[in-house]
Amino acid sequence: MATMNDVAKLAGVSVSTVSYALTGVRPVGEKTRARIQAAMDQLGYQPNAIARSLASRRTRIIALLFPAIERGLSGTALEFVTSAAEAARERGYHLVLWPIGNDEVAETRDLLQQRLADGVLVMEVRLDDPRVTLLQQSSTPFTLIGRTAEPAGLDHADIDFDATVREAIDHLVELGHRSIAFLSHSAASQTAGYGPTIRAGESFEKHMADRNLPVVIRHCDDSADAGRATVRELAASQPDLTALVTMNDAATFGAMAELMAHGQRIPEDFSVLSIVSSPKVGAMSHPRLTTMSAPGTELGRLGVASLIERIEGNQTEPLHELIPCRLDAQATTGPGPLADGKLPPREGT
Amino acid sequence: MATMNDVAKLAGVSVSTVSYALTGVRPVGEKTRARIQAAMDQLGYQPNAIARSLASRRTRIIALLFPAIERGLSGTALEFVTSAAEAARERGYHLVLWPIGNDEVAETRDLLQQRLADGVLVMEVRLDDPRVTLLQQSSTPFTLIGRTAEPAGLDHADIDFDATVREAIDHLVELGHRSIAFLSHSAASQTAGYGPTIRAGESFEKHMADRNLPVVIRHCDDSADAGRATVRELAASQPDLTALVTMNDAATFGAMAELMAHGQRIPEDFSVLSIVSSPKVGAMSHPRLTTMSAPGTELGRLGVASLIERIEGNQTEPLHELIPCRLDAQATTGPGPLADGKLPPREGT
DNA sequence: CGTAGATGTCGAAGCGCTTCGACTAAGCGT
DNA sequence: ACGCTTAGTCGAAGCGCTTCGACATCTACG
Repeated sequence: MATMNDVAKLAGVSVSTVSYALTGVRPVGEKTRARIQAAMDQLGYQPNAIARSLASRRTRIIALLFPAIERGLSGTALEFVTSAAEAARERGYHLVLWPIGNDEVAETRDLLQQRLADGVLVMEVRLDDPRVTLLQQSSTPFTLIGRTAEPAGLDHADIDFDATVREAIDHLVELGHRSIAFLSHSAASQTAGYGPTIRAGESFEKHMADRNLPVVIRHCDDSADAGRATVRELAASQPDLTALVTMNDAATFGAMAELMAHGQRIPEDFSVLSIVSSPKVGAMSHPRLTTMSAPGTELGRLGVASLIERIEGNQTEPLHELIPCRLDAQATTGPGPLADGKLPPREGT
Repeated sequence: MATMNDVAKLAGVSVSTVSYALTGVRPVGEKTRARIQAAMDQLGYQPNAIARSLASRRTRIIALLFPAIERGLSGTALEFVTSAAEAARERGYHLVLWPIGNDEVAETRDLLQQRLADGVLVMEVRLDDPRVTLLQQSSTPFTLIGRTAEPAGLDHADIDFDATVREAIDHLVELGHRSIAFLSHSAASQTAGYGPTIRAGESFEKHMADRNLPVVIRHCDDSADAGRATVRELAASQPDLTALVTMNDAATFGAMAELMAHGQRIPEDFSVLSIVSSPKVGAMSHPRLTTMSAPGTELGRLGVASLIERIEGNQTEPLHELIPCRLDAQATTGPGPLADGKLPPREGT
């Protein structure tokens, strides 16, 4: 394997000049640069990443801290990881995976101290997350995907649950729906302080109340059967319901099946809108689900970009980015009862 | 940040002794070791990963080569990546992600030459994969997840499509089914040389023929609508069909919906068995899908374990591991027409 | 009792790069 | 014509570790 020394000899210059030609830290004469380039081409030279890291005290590696995920986010999570890795690569960085639980603080600290990573991307951030405290004490730059309860001073990018829920409600209200329930993640996720569950729930409550509409929220385990059970319960307790906002893909499938089993036609009689989902999942149902898709790719790219800026010291303002889910209106949302000539839609077209 | 020098001074020994205490390469006296340990604890010392790598010429980093995945494997792929990262961490290795297309050979070569990774795990291997050729020429150890057309000399772990398909057929045949179709991935994946499509297709053909049963195979895009269309076509062309083996989650959901729309009760009239899937996906349907789940976790662990063995030089035999999918019999497979008192099941209970 | 082989420790030489200080040769304003 | 900045280059000193050779002790065995 060719080293910088080999290149230097072949080009008839010193190693430091080769280094400057490579990094651009100091100017290099045009002819010299050409000879160096030729030597590198001839030898097929690639700089040794490790040696470079040791000497420069910059590894160009960022770590992704992700608790092994049980929640059904899988599709989005993979998208996120992939896009983060791509964004890193575009900037000459590498992404390493650290599959460590939220509470394995000691392990995380040890890993940080090995100085393998210049910075850390934190996934699945809880409202109160011990890893964040650790990182604040360390000198390692970090960016949160998600956010703690008090994220003011911290770089973070998260789903804009509030805007997403508002848009979901708007979409249904414009279609004439007034009696809308929210089918969320499990009650356990709520008590565990899982950000999405809590933030989306609060937003749903607020935006429905703002419109003087009744607030109906159900927590539900992530399975089709749990979704069915919840719909059965709702059919009994909320007979005038005409639409469902869901944030739980597995339950959504069950819920739709159960609605149809109750003789509801979708979307003629009943609308379903799944948020923090994806068109891919939407395509798995029939009628094709109207979804609001999680911005996994955007979050990945943004988080990496911001983290690298911070590492390289070009960033002063903390990153506070909230990205709403994108609406992909398909076949499970349609005009509600008020649109059937009874009343005009409250807003819009 | 404490260095090994600090530890050595505090413990009153030389750095080399500290190094030996840490690596165990040479024996260290009991009392000395205790003093070193105490010094490390007191300083909160963690060895610098980069310096260690440079000196030892071993980075303890393995790279995961994965083409950005379009196919619907997402759930399994994430499982795979996670388990690979965990297995690596358990052995003191790090996993870095290299999101590079199958054909980006130059990029892959450059990355390899940077010597960041001691070894490479290759995902989404095609029957004829240029990356494999590249790796064979390089000196970097590698393990395939999947396999090429001629994988004899290469370390690889893959799904045992043959055993999986055979078990799927057995399961249905034992239940009394005789007319079984196979719903596979797209025709495009077949012509592109996508291993799973081709191997599963060949196995289905063989095992059905072995049982003197008709071979019905349909390729289908990965969406519910495509699945529905295929079922409509089958209803016309293969009216006596009583069971479906599927390898395409999105299409499976559509297929089931269409079957029910045709008045087929599942599993009373018609059985569906989804292979290379997962119980999690199975739980999204009602009735709950009988699945054969892809061994993502096992493949990840196995691939990493074998790769590390090879890196460390403890492995002589090439890894040739084929793991079948696990059957999780749920509610979409039931007795076929022959079990209705007409004929006894061909085998088993 | 002599000595071959462990055992235990140290100092020094790198690993392949970056970066600092120093130096020379131009180019510039005044 | 004078210093002064800038461009361009070099040599050497590390970055924080591992590993090699050397050496001093200690044990065991014929």
